[in-house]
Amino acid sequence: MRGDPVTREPRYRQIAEELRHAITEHAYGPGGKLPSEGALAERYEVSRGTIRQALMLLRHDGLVTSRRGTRRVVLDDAPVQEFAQMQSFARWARSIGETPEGRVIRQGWHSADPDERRQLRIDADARVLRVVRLRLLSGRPAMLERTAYPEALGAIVETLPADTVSVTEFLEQAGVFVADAEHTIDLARADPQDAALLGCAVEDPLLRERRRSTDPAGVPLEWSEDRYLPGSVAFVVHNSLASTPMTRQHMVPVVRDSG
Amino acid sequence: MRGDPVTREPRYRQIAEELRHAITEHAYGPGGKLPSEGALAERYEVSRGTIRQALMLLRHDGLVTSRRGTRRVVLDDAPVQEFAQMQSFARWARSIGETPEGRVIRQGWHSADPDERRQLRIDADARVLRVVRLRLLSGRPAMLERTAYPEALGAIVETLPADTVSVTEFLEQAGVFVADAEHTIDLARADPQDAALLGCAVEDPLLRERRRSTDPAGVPLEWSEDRYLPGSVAFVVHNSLASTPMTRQHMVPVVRDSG
DNA sequence: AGATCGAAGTTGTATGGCCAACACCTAGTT
DNA sequence: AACTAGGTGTTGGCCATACAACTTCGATCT
Repeated sequence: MRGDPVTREPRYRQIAEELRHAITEHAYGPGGKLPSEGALAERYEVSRGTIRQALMLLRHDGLVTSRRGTRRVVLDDAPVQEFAQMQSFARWARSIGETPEGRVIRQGWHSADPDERRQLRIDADARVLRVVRLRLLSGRPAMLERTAYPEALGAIVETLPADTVSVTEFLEQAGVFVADAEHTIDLARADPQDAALLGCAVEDPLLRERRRSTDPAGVPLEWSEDRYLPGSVAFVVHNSLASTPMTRQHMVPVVRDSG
Repeated sequence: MRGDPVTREPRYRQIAEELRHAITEHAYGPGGKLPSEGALAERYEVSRGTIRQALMLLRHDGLVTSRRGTRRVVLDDAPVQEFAQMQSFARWARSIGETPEGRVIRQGWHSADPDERRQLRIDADARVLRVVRLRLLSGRPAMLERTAYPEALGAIVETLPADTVSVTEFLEQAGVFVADAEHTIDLARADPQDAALLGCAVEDPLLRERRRSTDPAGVPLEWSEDRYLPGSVAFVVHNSLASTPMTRQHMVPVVRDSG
């Protein structure tokens, strides 16, 4: 029963997938107990360490608890999106049954501003490709994306047709992979460009997500500011004692000059 | 009372703390390389496995990359908040040098609505304690919090004075610990109560965070909806191929009636 | 009835080992 | 000069073991 010589997923990931599937299919139910590590190790014919690696994945995704002395408990039934889905607007849109579209509104090379230099970790004289992209869900404007790419990546992105649906998927084919992303979420007001393209009024509130993505080596790939029309999207985050990927950030109130 | 009756931190956590400290003190710099696992194992006189556990923590917090073949690279210099800080408004406020305050606006027992029943995993006939709390930063209103507690926890919370600064810290002393939390972030409009208490206009946009916290056993502890005045807070999330605690959530657009 | 103790079951911490997969550099080849 | 092959260093995957710390539950004792 082999004949499967292709890119083999590590065993612990296969097992995690199976368990994840069982959980989202309500095999245990919220609050239900998983089998013990030992029992799972026997069932899958692997060592306890491999089972632990698999369960650690589910733990970090917030699907199960983990506590000394008792079996693991199912926290949540809901299927968790892959990282790849969070990373790509197009993939996410398709997964919820909508048709994603993208239109380049503006595109051009500029010398990097201080913010871009810090985020993309590039020199003062380096240039970036700035792209403004309108994203649509089944024909309706949903989000406006303003992205800065460093020189090397910009050279690739520049060649894409203006209506490319998924930049991420194209870049993957070119061998560019996103491994990490940091997101800052807050609220912004629509500027005239936002308003014109998203079809709202100037000063209307928008959900803002600023994001820096990096490749597996830790090299910044993009620095982007996305503005979503409210009511169509929410961000869901899980954190725990076992992993703390979420923080609050204080924003110093803007001091109005008094004269 | 002998020498060291306290709970000892595991070795890998101690090592993670030291490395975390070294990173935030810019000992390696963003893009810098960490020593190899073997070198660290020798320095700390532990096995490679222990070092790997320590580095895993930093990996999940988004401080370093992790890639086969090369040494780990520092992704970010910024200090990461503890889970405990994200979980408690008061602790967070103090960590940024502000004085937290809290005032109970309303408090009372109600029979749980369907949403509360699902989130808190309780029966149809169960009651919840609903508490509306205004949170202030150094005297200025910052956030309005509407929380539902299940019966057992409500009985404790109910006894607290109306101006308790940190509910979380009180509960910890009572032996109640939060281990997991799931946050949903989007945008909301101020209702009359929001407006009156936060000092904004009705329909003004607010940053909304809905949160369900659970204890180490996976039992829901609270279901809360927090509304922040914009401009004072942002949420920062890290996710990666190694851990995917963040997802987008689709919200079905509200159909406007056309007549 | 209620409290205490202890055994069984379970996960956490740590060690040690082995090989595979991969990145990176160097030396040699073309 | 450009390309190739190989060697070295490094992390990933997996195994086996041992003991510690903790939860739970039943039995025993008061």
